[in-house]
Amino acid sequence: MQSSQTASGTVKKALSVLDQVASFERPVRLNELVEVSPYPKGTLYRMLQTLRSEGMLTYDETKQAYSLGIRLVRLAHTAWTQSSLAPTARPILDALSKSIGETIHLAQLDNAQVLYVDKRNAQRPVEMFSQAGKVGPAYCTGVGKAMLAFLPETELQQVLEQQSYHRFTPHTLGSVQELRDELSNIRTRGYAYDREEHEPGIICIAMPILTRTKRVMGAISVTSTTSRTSLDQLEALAPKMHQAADAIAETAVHWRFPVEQKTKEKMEG
Amino acid sequence: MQSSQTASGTVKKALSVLDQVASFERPVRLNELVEVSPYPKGTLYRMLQTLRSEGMLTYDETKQAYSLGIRLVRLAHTAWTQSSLAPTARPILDALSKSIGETIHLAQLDNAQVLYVDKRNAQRPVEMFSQAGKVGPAYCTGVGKAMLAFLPETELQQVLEQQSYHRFTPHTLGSVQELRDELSNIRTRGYAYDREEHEPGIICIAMPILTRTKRVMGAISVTSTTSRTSLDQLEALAPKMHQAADAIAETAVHWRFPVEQKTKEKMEG
DNA sequence: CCTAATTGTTTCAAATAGTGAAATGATAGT
DNA sequence: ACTATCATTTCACTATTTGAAACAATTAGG
Repeated sequence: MQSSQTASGTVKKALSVLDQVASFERPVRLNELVEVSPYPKGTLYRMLQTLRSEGMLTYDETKQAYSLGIRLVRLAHTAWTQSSLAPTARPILDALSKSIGETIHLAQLDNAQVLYVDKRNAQRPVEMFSQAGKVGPAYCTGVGKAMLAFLPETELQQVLEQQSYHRFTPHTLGSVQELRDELSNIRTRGYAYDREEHEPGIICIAMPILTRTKRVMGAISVTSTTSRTSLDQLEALAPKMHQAADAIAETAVHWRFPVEQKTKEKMEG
Repeated sequence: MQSSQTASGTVKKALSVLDQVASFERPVRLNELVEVSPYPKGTLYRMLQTLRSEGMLTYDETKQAYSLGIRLVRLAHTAWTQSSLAPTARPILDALSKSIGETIHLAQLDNAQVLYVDKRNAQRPVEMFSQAGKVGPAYCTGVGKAMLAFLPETELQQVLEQQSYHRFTPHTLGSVQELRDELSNIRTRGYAYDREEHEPGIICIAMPILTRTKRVMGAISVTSTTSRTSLDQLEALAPKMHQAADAIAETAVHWRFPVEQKTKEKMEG
């Protein structure tokens, strides 16, 4: 599962070290890293120093431990603004949230995983990276299935192979075949459900965000609990969600492909 | 103020390219990059390929343009969780927000700039561009000045030199001497004001977050507009903010220096 | 206070990965 | 079809990275 074994290039290597540090989800010491890293101590040490001096890692002197640095947060803000649907979708999500009043997620596919890029909580206001930035499995979440269903076969094939199937609940789809059947249903229905497939008691309805040419851009979902709501009740939200999804796609296309900008004027020193 | 000129190491170089891409704040083409980059085309090209294949950049084929990739968002989520005050401060900010009802920011210093790591909106939201991950100047924002005021002289000196002083409004402090005087006042007063120094009509009161040993961890601020509130009214919030700042510092120290974890169990293949 | 053990840091010749000027493709405009 | 503009590849040259092992610093135990 490691994508970092054959790290030939230096940059690749550095990023794999970053990932390694991230995977600990707590400050980590050099020797701990050595044990799980394919690189020898000296190499790792120098790499950590470089990353640290670049602000990609922070170093806690008293504990002699490295964590991911806040320079990443800064970069991610730009990434989030540039490459995610979140900024364009924001007003639309706000409106949807107001109208529906349940927890809403906006997700995109990132490397066979679901990446949540925005969220509206039932009550609380905007939480940025608290939820945005989180990843989850594609095959057993509403947003994940909604996106998979509309992926071209070749891409779908790849993504399905990369899933590490795990039975989170009794309702989790256990085989690729089951999943494919489900995806087929989703395609005809137009949207997906999560019937407690990821977490017990949690259900959701998820609507893909598609361009006019049916390319998958992302998905939105409305989540609730079995104790509060039934799937039928959620289904009633489908039209509103469909409308929101279309609006997001529409806005995003205009935003990402604005009228040809004249870049005639070169900026000279 | 490029910090990337003397990029000797490959990693350093790669990161400077990332920054370069980020600075455009829109998808950017190779040739545009060439014009502002110290590296020749071939080198840049290969670097972009590497970064792209690593998911740090996304590439829009139709426009032949690079943007920051969503892998950054994923990494940043961990960084935000690990290295920012935001997660620990969250409940405290929530409470403060509820009690005050104005826009609240939580910021930290990142490389001589102010980095906003969390935010609570006012009930009637003030239209302002500031979100988690956003950066701003340290010398003319409330949170910035609050932190600078309690920096040790050596560090302060460095940071002051790195500011690129710009007169955003008629109230912006224009010289290092003015700023130093202001910082001195802040030190005795215990907190900082922003008197429309960054944006016209926007004022704020900012409280530093200090450890018991007076090391600067960050700052919180309450923002309002001149049309709604006066500085005197904001000043009334100082005690509450002080309390919150102390609470955050307290919690953070406990959180960042937890009791020694046993890591005895090695994970073996 | 000393010794042993652990972890962090530096060294240096060898190996490799990165460089960049210039040639080659690809594409859009006239 | 011709030209201009940009992206991509080439290749001899160079500088950076490598990693085993020595060294230093810190911690734990007696």
